[in-house]
Amino acid sequence: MNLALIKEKITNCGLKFTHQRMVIFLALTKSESHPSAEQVYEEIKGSNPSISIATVYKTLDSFVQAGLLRKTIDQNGVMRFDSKLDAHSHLYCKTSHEIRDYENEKLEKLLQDFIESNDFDGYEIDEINVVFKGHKREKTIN
Amino acid sequence: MNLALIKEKITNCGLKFTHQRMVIFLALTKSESHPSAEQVYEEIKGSNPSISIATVYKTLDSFVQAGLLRKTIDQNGVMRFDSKLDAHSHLYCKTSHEIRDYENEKLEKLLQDFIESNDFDGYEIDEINVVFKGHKREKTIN
DNA sequence: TTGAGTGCAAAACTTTTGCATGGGG
DNA sequence: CCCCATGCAAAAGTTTTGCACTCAA
Repeated sequence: MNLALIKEKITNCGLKFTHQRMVIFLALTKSESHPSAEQVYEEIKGSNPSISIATVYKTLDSFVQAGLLRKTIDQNGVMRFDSKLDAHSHLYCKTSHEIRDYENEKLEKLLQDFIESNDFDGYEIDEINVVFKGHKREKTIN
Repeated sequence: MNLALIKEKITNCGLKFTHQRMVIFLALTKSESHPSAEQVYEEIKGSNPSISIATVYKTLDSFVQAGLLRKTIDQNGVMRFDSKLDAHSHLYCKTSHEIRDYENEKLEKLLQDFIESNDFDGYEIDEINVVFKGHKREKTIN
């Protein structure tokens, strides 16, 4: 994603465009692993030594409020951020705590149909979270 | 659930039977709301004033390790415990943070079939988490 | 008797908050 | 210029840990 487009995304939702927001957003779009706030901080502080972890938290929260990112909580209770906005599920490795996207149109359609054709006992469902949990198979050498 | 059965469950998995474990397990089986460690603690300390929150955490963890309970993490990053062990999904109210069981055999079968007939890119899936998130509809007075 | 379980307090860890300073529109 | 955003440090909230004591088997 180019920088002009990122600037547009940030300003379009009423947020001021700052250097910190740029690098944080960039880090998110580049990452495949749904990083935590700490991981974003580690990623960017090399080139932005004065940036504060509090700013990272506040900025990620602003982005989530603005709908630019999604937030989930992993098995360890740590917030993880996802720049992919369309309906998709996740794979979670219980060993490495890595989170990866799992994209399967049939599954998403199945789930959407399920929501539309079922009653949820007084709940207005606006989101569904599906996480397949397990262990990444070691690449066996044999 | 009667007390003898609880004792049996606890001892059967190699754990010593103690008063604390009894009351903690009992609190879990009585609760419908997937309580946090703190909530379990609040629930039981009236009748067990000397019990420690650390014991609650350690005990809940032992039960999870032993397979007597399941653990999930809610939207706030707080550990929540579930004494229901068969496959089921959850409803989460974003307002109250209440977690409720959502039991639907068709859905569970659908998911199981999906896991068995799909590839997960090197992941050995042994668990699936489905959470329907939304808001509990207010009971309208009109 | 003896090692697993408990209770207490301190520590660890993640996230939030308050406030003074800085910078974008 | 005016606020919104930032950085720092302190605080808050949850969970873990270390260690001495207790008690179930």
